This record gives sequence, structure tokens and C-alpha cells, in this order.
Amino acid sequence: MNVDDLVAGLNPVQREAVLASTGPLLILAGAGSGKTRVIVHRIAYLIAAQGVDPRQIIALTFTNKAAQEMRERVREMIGPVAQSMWISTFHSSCSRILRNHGELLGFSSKFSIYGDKEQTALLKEVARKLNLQPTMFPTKYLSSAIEDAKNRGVGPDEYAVEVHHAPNPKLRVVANAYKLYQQGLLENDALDFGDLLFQTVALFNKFPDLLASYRERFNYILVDEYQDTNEIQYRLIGMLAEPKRNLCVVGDDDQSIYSWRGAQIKNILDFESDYPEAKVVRLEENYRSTATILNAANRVIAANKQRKGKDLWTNNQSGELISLYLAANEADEARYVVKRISTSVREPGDFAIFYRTNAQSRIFEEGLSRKAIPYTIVGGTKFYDRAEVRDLLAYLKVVNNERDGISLLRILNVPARGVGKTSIEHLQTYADANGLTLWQTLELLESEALVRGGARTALNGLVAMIRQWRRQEQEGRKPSVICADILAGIGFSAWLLKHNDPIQAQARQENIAELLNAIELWEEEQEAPSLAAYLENVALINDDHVDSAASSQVTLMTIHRAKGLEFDEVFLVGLEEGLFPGNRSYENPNLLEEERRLCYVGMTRARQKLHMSACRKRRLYGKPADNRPSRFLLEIPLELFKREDRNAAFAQAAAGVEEERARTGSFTGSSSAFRSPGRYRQKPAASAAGRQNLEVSGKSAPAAAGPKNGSAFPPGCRVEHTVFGPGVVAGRKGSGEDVKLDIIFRDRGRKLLSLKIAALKRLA
DNA sequence: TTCGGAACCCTTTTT
DNA sequence: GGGTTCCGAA
Repeated sequence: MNVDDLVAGLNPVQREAVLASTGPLLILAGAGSGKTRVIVHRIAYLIAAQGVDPRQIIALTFTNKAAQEMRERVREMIGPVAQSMWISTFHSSCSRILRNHGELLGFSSKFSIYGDKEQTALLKEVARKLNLQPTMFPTKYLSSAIEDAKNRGVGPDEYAVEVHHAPNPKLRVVANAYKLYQQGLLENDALDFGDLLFQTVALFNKFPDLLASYRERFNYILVDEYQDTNEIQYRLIGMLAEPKRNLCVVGDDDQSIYSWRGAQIKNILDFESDYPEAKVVRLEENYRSTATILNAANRVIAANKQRKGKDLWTNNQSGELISLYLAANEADEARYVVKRISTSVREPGDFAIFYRTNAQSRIFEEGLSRKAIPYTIVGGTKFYDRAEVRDLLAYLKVVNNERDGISLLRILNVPARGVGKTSIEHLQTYADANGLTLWQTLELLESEALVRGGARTALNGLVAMIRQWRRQEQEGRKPSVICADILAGIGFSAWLLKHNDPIQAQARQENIAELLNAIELWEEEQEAPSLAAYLENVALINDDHVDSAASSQVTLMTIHRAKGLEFDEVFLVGLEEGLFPGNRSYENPNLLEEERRLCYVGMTRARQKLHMSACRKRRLYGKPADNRPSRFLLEIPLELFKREDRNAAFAQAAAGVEEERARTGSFTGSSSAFRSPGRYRQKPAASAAGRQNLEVSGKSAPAAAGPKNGSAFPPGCRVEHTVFGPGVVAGRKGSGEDVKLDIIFRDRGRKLLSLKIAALKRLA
């Protein structure tokens, strides 16, 4: 294959990105600019034209889907040699490394991977040992603090140092919990998701020779969605890339929407200073959307300050105007969306509905099913979260990993075999006191009566069964066979029948059947299907393998989930202040910018036609709320919109903003314009206050809370109002004299009250 | 040991 | 409003 074939059909910039084979390279890839295409061609070029051994290339992605697609498309270009490349997610690459060398850190090659549930269970044990009050230290608080620390590359000891002088004494308790939690993981021969990355970096730090061997091996490193990398991923990439620095990162700072998961936009913003010799390529031609959609999206994102600055352009036609619908309430909004879908010539599969929060999906579901329009919801409750599925998986984990006490704990009395809380506590205490694992303690039961008779007999039976399953596993039985044996051995379906109403029991049995099915399906694709490999697959490749038939269905999902996808016609709903942008982002300009990026991501998913809508009234947490149209809507020029509602209020508000724009030359609409929809006031004082508001929310440093700045009412504190009664402060707006508090009242819904005027009392 | 009802809490969630 | 979790009674 010659070079011309490898770059055929690429535009000049894309070509440049493909041909820059050595040294650091930053590919800034705007939405719809052919990013994947460039990556795939680049890999093919390295292998087919430069003669690079595929085993010297590692490509890191965030999702399994992205990894799969990349591998498949490389294979299409250059054939099966692509198989020997490392193309996988950060987590599965790290897992692979740790399976090989984890024993250096005290883990076996069969370590368990703990998800949310197991993490919580372990943390509860830790909290119990430390005598922590659940009200003071909810498990969620602990887990997010620990997760955050790991994302930042901060281990338990370092963390203790970090919080040693912290003003918040709770953090020192967290430090203790963190330490115990990590010990617990090690004892259970388990790692959580954060650990997969964290321990890999720790491994490389501790064993430089090992790092050297991987550095030697991976001559070319490629990272997808670089804007979403967190600190620990950043470090991992950095250490692997030295000293050759053949590091190619691809991303779009305007699509960074995961800061709340530890992603650092600075990683991509600072790439050029990290690697001064870096080549930078900008893919700015968009092949996806109409010019109208793109213009509107560009206007929205232009209001952000923290960005590289990039203007997407397209040769596509301008297409239809963006439909704007200001709904009376969410039912009205849903009616509009459903009507447009049902009267369209397009197929259901051409549509997508994007919302900010999952809670918004219900009303669209109802509307669609009333009209018998097929739809699919991406996200929500997952198959692998079902109790009965997790039970069975816990059995498999116990068979696979002797030290996994959390999974063992889960199944001790499932199905019920007369082992009560007291017996379990007894065993745990005994195990702790004698430095034994839970499994070792159970084995002792044969000779020692640690628990009362009935429980003892039952547990001895369980031990015997587990031993037998482990033997089967060692003899090389397939996971599905072992699984069937477990189900029969414990009489699972009989138990399900007995302890649920018939309909639920039926559903649960079907879930179990589906799990067995999935295991068999997986086995068919494997050369050597081992139990350990299956469990790894379940933990990391949490595939919701359902939406393959989505082609003829309307797709409903959160905007976060929509990143990377595209649809002919998109409905972006719920564009209201307080919801999108969410009121939690008001106090922090960085969060507000992230909300704006989210809006940008949502808009740029649309190929042909975009609808945007907002509700004036919406029930939030069961209570009614009055909402103003999102500032993002006002950042889009009116002439790009086609009004689909008969409500004149928005037009007036928007017209007011347009005037102000004309007057001040500023794009960012003043929030004063939509304070009272339909009655935009021209009073200079009002707009000055509005601009002041914006200044505060647009600053890149976090807004400082001065003493007279409402700091007596920090977000989250409980307050009482003489008229509205009790409530909780959700946020703060404005500065100086003009501080307003965003308060959710228990009985009266959400209000924005001026601190100066409102009769507020803080409650303890 | 199990259940039912009160209490609680609520963005987003690639792994 | 709705889902989950937790605690106390049977």
C-alpha cells in the first residue's frame, strides 16, 4: 500500500495529521471534523507505510465502543495485523498490565474489580470499624473523596499529609477511612476502577525497570478524547511517552464535559507547553451539520473564555432554521416534540431527544408510547445492577478469587440458608481478630463451632459447594457450565419463586436466563474462555448490548451520553435557567463554561435539523418552579431561529437582549433581560446590574465570597423565610449589594430572593 | 428474617 | 415525584 492510498480522500489538514508520524502531535478535532477517520488513517500509515510493528502502538480511549470502532476500522484498512495492537480503554489496558505484574504490589493475577456496590459495601465495613456516624460521613461522601484523591494521583499517605492542616477536620477522618479502605481492597485482592489507573502508575513509579520495558515497547502512543483525561491518566501518558515523545493526542477542548469526574481541561490546553516541540493540527471543517446549526453552536461556545479558540466552518448548505419552542410546561414541550416526530417524513431512527437530566425522560416516553412511536432510552437502570444478576456474579467472583470477602459476604445468606446477622458479625469479628480472610474463617467451621448449629451446617454445605466449583474451574470448565451448576446447587430459581410475587419472580428468572445467555455468547467469541476473563469483561465492558436495534427507534438520552453520536434531527429540550445551565453551576464560572460546552455538544450532534425548547413552568422535585429561558438560547442570534410557539414573551425578551447587544457590542446576553419574561425593562440600572452579574459569572477565578456577600447563607444551608417558610439555599447570584439567593423552599418551590430585601433566618 | 412504611436524596456517570 | 435505603415491628 503506498502513501497516496493511505491519505486518499483526506483534506489537506487531515493529511498533515496523518503524515506527522514522530514527535508530539496535538490534533484539535472539532465536532464532526472526521476525527476517527484521521486516527485510523494515521495508524494505518504508521504500519503500512512506515513499517511500524503494530505491537509497538498503543491507543487509549475512554469507551469500549470507541476502542472497538477504531480497531475495526484499522482492520478494514490494513487487515488482521491490526489485532496485535493495543487498542483499548485506559481501564482495560491498566488491568492488563496489573494482571501481569500486580503481584509486585500484593495483588494476584485474579484480582476482583469492584464496582459501585462492592465499593460501598467495603466502605461501610471501614466506617463500622472506625465508628463513623453515617449521618456525618455518608458512604457517598467517603467514596467521592477517595475517588477524587485517586483521580488526582493522591494515595492514602499523601492524602493524610495533604489534609493534615486542612481547616475541615472531617478530612482527617476521611484520610483514615481512605487508608483502611485501601488495606481492605488489598486484603480482598480487589481493585476499584480508580485503582486500575492509580496502581498502574504506582507500579511504574516503584519499579522503574518495568516502566522502562513498557517505554521500550510502546514506540507510538495515541490518546483519544484527550480533553477528558484526569490527572492520573495524564501522568500515565506522560511516563509512557518518555523519552521518545511519540505522543499523539486527539481532542476538543470545547467538548470537555467530564470535569466532575476529574477530567482536567488544562491537560489539552497546556499540551503545547508540556511538549514545546509539539506540532498542532486543527481540524475545523465540519462535515456533519448544516451551516445554520454550526453558526448557532459557534455563537454559543464563543461565550466561553477558557478555550483554545477554534471556528468550525462547513461547506454544507445552510439548511433549515433552528426551531425554537417556548412551552408553557413540560407536558406542552413533550407534546410539541412528539407531534413533530409523528408528522415528519423521517423515520423514528432519525430522531434523538437530548435532555440535561434523566428525570426529564419520562414525559417523552409517555408521549411517544401514546402515539405508538418506537423509542429507546439509553442509560437508566442497567442490567448488571439487578440484584439477582449481582448475586450470581458474586458467586462467580467467590469461585474465582479466594480472598474476595465482599462478594462472599453477599452470598452467605443468598438464597436464605438461616445465616443471620449475628452469625455473620461473629464470623467477621473472628476473622478480623485472627487476621484471617472470611473464607479461611468459613473453612474453620468444619472443625470449630463458631456459630450456632443450623447456620454452621448450612455454611459447611456452602463451603463444600464452593470448593467443588473451584475444582471445576481449575479443570477448565467453561464459566457457563459452572454457572449452571451454581444455579442448580443453590436452588436459585426455587428461591426466587418463593420470595417474590409471580410476576417479579418471572422477570428475575428471565434476567438470570439472559445472563447465562450473555455468558455463552461471550464464550463463543473467545479462544480460551476462562472465568477470570469473563469477570473482567463484565466489570470493564459493561455493554448494554441492547441498542443494536435502535435504528428504527427514537433515541432518548442525556447530552453526556450523546457525545460522539450524530442524528439527522435533534431535539434539545429543557433549556431553562436552573436546569440547563443547572443552578449548581451558578457560583462557579468553570462549571458554567462546562454547561455551555455541554450545550455545544448537544447542538453539534444534529445533521439536518435542530429543535430547541424551554418550559416556563416545570415541576422540579415534585414542586412547581418558574423558569426563565436559558442564557444559551439568548446567545444565539434571533435570525437563526424559527419560532414554533405563539408565546410572544420570549421574542420580547430576546429582542431586548439584541438591543443591548447592539448597544454594548457584547454577545453575552444580560440576565436582566429574562428576569421577567415579557416585560424587559430598559432601565439602565437594571442592565448595569445584569452586566455586573455576568462579569461575576464570567470571571475565570472562582468568585470570592466576601463577608457581606451572602456568606452567612452558604449553598446547602437551611433557611427560614417569614412568608415562604423553610428551604435550602441552592446557589448564589450576583455580587456586592445585589446578591440574590437561589432557594428551594420546602412548600413553595424555588425562588430567587434578594439578600438585601428578603427576611431570611438561617437554621442550624 | 422479612416486610412495609417512613425518611431521605436528588446533575451528568465513558470505566 | 419517585427511587432507594434504613429501621422497627411482627
